[in-house]
Amino acid sequence: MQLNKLVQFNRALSDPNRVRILAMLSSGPKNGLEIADALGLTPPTVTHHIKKLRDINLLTEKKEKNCIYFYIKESVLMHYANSITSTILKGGINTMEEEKNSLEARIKHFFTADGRLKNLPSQRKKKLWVLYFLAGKFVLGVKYSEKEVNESIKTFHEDYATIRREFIITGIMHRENGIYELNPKEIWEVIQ
Amino acid sequence: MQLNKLVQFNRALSDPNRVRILAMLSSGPKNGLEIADALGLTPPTVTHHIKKLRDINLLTEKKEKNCIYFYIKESVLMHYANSITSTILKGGINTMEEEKNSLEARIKHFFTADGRLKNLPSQRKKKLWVLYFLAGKFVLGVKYSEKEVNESIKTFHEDYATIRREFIITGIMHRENGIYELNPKEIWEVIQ
DNA sequence: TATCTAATTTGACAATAGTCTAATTATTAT
DNA sequence: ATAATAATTAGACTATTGTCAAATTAGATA
Repeated sequence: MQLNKLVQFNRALSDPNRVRILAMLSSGPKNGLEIADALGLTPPTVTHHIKKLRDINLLTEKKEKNCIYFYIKESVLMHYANSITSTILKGGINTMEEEKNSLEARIKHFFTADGRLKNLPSQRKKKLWVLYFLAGKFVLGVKYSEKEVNESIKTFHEDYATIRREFIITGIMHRENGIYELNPKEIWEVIQ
Repeated sequence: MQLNKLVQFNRALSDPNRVRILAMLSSGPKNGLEIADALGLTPPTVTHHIKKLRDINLLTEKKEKNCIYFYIKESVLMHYANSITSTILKGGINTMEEEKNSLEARIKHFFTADGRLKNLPSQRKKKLWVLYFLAGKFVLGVKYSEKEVNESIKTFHEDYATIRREFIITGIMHRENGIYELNPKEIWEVIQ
């Protein structure tokens, strides 16, 4: 995780009411007025807090009639929390500069001359690099059927099922009712 | 962990320079001027930040000539970070009220009528309660020899060695050059 | 269409926080 | 004792933040 994200995450959890909101949501989705009511805040204040939590991807929302129900993304919370120690202690902050070499350069030897993926690396970090690259073939905001996802992956590798599954596991994509969609990059960074 | 502590911890890590300080210290102790220099800050500003980190027990300090060397307490950092998720997700925040019944009431059946400890409970939480109680027999700020610690524990139980060891493991006490001293209660709460 | 209801935006205000300079204290060295 | 070095305190300034009231937008319902 980079310094910026770590600070932003901690800043988000540095207000009692925001932590209370997350705690509330952990027992089920709530809409804005419910939150305002439970915490004795006005709707604008809740909007203000929600914005900060949304900014770091801690929330999903679902519209229902004219209410917006907020859900906590527990996995994102966990990934942030779990990254704190390693980021600070394992020198993750100062070594960040070295990561600047391009993604393509790092993964090119996993591909054949004609651009096919030889095989998905087993080493975690390298596997992620390859997945990030493959994810670049999908467009943010576009919804894909499973078949479309498979087809796209197949242009790189036969075992589309494994890679499609990895997209979900890593948080690069999410699936809802059989429809696949890319997650914004900010999520990947968190999920690593 | 209680809401208050969680917020205070996150607030402490919500400034880039403070996170940088912790990251620096993770590779070894530094004194104030070194920190100021490395971060391009003035000494007063470093003092300001150090104070916040010290307030939540994230630092130890050691005087050497007329410098103060700051050390990061990695275990405390880890305990805080590891508590975030469980505190927020496992309902740890709303259930806090129930813990209000007194320590003595909770542990009295581990003691005989004449006040001796029957045995140290094996269940984590109960063991901690007993240890907290026994710790109450020592005075904050007073340094004790190992022998003194043993004697004091022996008035409650024969196996002073185990209990003395537990004092260290749990963070209730710390030892330096064979001298034992109680940690302030704030540490216990963190270490749990 | 008109009317609710829910959420957001805007603007204001007080409180807090990060930073600095200048002055002070405390410790070590001359 | 005096000078030097390191850390803290005090005070000031600006930027940020949490909060609210009022106005606005967006959806659903009548």
